[in-house]
Amino acid sequence: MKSEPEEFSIDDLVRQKKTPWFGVRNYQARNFMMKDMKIGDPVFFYHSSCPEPGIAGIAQICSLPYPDATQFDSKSPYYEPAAKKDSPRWFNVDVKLVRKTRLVSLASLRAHPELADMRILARGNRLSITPVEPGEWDFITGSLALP
DNA sequence: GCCAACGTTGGC
DNA sequence: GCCAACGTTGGC
Repeated sequence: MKSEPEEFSIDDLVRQKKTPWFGVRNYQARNFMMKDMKIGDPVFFYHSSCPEPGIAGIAQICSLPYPDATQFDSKSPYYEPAAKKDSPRWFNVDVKLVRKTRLVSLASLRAHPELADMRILARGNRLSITPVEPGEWDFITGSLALP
């Protein structure tokens, strides 16, 4: 799951322990949260659009999907005028900290042929949430010796 | 700041 | 339903 650290970083999650993953405004990413994520699933917390993009920590899904509150907030950058309380458009899950890790940079992810098929590394990928295959997870947490 | 890639919008 | 125009993402 990607986040811009200037908006919400792994250190913010260390302080808060838990956060709603608000602000997802892409249907594919939303559907990953609504259909594929299960409570207890582990996720990589990825820093994007920053000087050192890469995996910065590990978190865990800790709620079912529920309506994203920011879509109803006219002062929020994530405000969605078309969304109504009785027919929300955007949903989020809650995520809790497992641990902060050393930074596994985007460059180092790309350097490993074992990770060549990772969805997040695909050309032109802009999805803020992408699936990680079990083998990719094991390789990153094991061979890259996180943390 | 640039630009490739992709998603969304809206006229027809 | 098509598709051009536009907006956004995100690495560099």
